[in-house]
Parts: sequence; C-alpha cells; structure tokens
Amino acid sequence: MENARRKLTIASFNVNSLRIRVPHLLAWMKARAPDVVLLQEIKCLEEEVPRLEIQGMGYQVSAVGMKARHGVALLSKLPHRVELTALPGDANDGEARYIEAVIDLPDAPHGRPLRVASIYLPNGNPISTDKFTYKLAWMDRLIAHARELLKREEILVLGGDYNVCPTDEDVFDTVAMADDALCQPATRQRFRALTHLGLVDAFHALHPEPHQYTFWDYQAGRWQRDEGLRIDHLMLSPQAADLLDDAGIDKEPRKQDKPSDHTPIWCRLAA
DNA sequence: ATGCCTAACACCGTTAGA
Repeated sequence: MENARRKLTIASFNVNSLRIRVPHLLAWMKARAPDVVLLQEIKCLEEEVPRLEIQGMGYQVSAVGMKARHGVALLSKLPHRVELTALPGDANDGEARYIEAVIDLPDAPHGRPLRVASIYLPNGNPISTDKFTYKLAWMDRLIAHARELLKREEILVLGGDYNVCPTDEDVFDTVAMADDALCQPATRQRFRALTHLGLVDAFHALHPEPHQYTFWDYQAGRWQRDEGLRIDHLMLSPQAADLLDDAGIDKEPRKQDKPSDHTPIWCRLAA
C-alpha cells in the first residue's frame, strides 16, 4: 500500500432545477469540498447554467441541458475531458440524461485515470405506459455501456439519480410503492445486473443498514417523518472500489428552505 | 384521494416529477 495518497470526494446531487438551487449547491459544496460533483435535473439549457458562480468556487463545469426538463452536469476541481454527452445505444433518444468525462490523476495507482458519469435514469411511471418501457430500455443500454467501460479497468464512478430502490430496505413503505416503477422486479433485476458486472454500490457497501434515504417527496410531510427512498447511487468499478475509503448522505441541504427533494450522496476514494 | 408539493412555462392553468 502506498501512503500519503490524495483522497478524492465524488458526490452526486439531484438539484431539481440548478438555477433555483444555486444557494443550496454552493453552501453544500463549501462544506463538503467535493472534488467531483455530478448533478441531475438541472432543468435548463446549457447556456443557462450558472457557470460563473460554480467556476468561482474553482470548478470546471460541463453540462448537457434541455429546456425546463432533465439535464445533467459534471463539476470538477481537476480538469476533465468530456467523452460522452449521451448514453450510447439509441441515436433517437434526445433526453439529456448522461454525461461522461475523464480526469487524469497524476499520482493514481498504475497511472489509471478517473472516469465519471452523471446519470439521470428515467423515472418510468406509470408502469402501464411506454415511460416504463423507456426506463427498462435505458437500463439495458446502461448495462451494455457499463460492460464496455469495465473492460478499461479504470477508476470508474457511475453516479446519479438511478430512480431505483434496489431492495425493500430502501423504501419507507413497500405497500405504498408496490406499483411504482422504482421498485418493480424488472427494474431491480436490471440494477442487480449492474452489480453482477462488478459495479459496487459505494454507500451500501459501507452502510448496509436499512432505511437510509436520499429522496423525500415534498408532499405529505415525508421529510418530517423520514419517509423516503434511497434512489441516488454511486456505482464503482472494482478499481474504484479497491480505493473506497468512506461514503455518506449529506442531509443538511434537505433541511434548508426551498430544498431539492433529493439530498447529496458522496464517496471518498484514496486515489 | 383524480389529494398532498414544487418548478417551469405559459399565462392566471397545465405538465411533470418520484
């Protein structure tokens, strides 16, 4: 084991509109000081991203946006190179749900780069509609792409809003969620397929206790009752999992006024 | 509970989210 390694914090946050959440995002970034931030639901065009505020904190900013809906972004202190702005496998899929970039790590083990992706996986509700079909097809494309990426043997983090509760332990009320796209057997089977490829759920690997959530619905006092879902995940390649040092859920942003309905998750790699 | 809450866009309501 080499010593005096740098520790890299990689975080994911579904902000539910980037422009309206700038104060929450910057306050949280100041407190957590993440090296890489993966954002989802920026809900704006790329030219509407509040770049100056984020760059002012010392981050390079890349984004894939749409008007009013979806949208992902990737922020990093070290320079990154964007390699993909859409998930491969369907040229007709125009929804802004994926961005992938590479960051060179000067002192990384075996000279491996860090590869990160910000993922906004389709919600898929209601399950009787083509929205659920789209979700499952998107997951199949993600599995196929992950299989290719893993061949590179890089330090890889596929992070974001997966819109998947991996097990019943990730749900506040399994009866209430029984017909929800986030909890369907077909959804969970595809999420497990990612783990079968060798991807590790960073938070769950270190904190397997049930009922730890990253999302609480705005409605019905879900936050106050701690009735939430664990749907945001950081999935690590074996080379990243070897370096996994810590992981957590930062609840402070969800406590603020006018919060996102999600809160950030993070992991720390001894890279 | 066709409900609850929030954001965007358009427009004084509708759509979408999870």
